[in-house]
Amino acid sequence: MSRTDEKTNWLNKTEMAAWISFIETIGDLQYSLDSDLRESCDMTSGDYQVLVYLSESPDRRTRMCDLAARLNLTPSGLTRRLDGLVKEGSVTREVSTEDRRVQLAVLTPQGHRKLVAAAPLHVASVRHRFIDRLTTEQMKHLAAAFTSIREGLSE
Amino acid sequence: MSRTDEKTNWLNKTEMAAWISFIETIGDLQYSLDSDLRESCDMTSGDYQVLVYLSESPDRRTRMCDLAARLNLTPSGLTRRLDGLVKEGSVTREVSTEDRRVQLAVLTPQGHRKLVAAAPLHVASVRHRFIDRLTTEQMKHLAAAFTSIREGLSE
DNA sequence: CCCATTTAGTTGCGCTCGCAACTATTGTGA
DNA sequence: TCACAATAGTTGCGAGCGCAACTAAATGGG
Repeated sequence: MSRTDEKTNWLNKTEMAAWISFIETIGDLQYSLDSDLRESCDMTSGDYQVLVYLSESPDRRTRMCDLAARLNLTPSGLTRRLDGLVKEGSVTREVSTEDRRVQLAVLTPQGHRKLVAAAPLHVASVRHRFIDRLTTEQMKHLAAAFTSIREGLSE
Repeated sequence: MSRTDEKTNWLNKTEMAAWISFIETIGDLQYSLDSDLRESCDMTSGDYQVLVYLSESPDRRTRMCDLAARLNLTPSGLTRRLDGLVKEGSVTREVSTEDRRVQLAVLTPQGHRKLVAAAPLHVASVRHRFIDRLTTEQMKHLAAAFTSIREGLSE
């Protein structure tokens, strides 16, 4: 991409440095975090997210559609992810008594134990890969920057 | 996840804010960038990366293994991605004359034209979604932070 | 009250990609 | 030189997930 175009506002040095450092890092970071979780807890970060969200919900249960929205999954994606968690016994499905269209995903005691076991290891991984590399100032700057980006994305 | 454990160093408020802002944003950001590229250029960001790297390589060609390393893909993943680019005519395969085990991925004129057409649109998308939301200072902070994280990941 | 519309969730299909097994070629040590 | 190891790439298989089509249940306007 050495071609120049009068009308295109190419990235300058600072912009390019920010963009490249970001885009080249996130893939490796996500891969490392996922590997840590898989090795220490035999679990994907997707499954971890489900268990966390369920554990924080009233009665440790949620409607599928709420879960899907929260995890940025389509309905079909969530159905399949839950299939795996149901099969391993971490989650069960219940039909809602209020609205018989909705399935409630319910965290089982076994699923909760799995989460309680995984959480300290996951936090340690996040520290090791992310938090420990940053100063307090950097964390504050980073939170502000990403909050700004996130707000921009929702137009 | 309200349970406390004497031995676990849970995230404090600043750490949590940095982590959450990051993890909640990157998915949406990547999705937005990918959608932009798909809509404006009928192309995935994976394919875009291949074309960029080939266009920057001597003779617009590279060994498959170099490309795989650069893109963080396994050999099989790269084979399949190249299949798509070959089928649409953006890339061809050539056997290396120096080492007949290696396949060279070669950017075709058509592939180069596709990249030249896509680049300004992709840059505009990156600006719109990312760069424009940040001040120059934020970009510098962000580059420093992610460079630090990236270096930590390679141990 | 009933039929059209909306909403919740599942299923078939296709895409991407990693892993393991395989072939082909090159490098190496006795 | 020759067998064995290392390296490059492809293929079968399976996991994860999005899209479109589908069923079932709730909702709302006439």
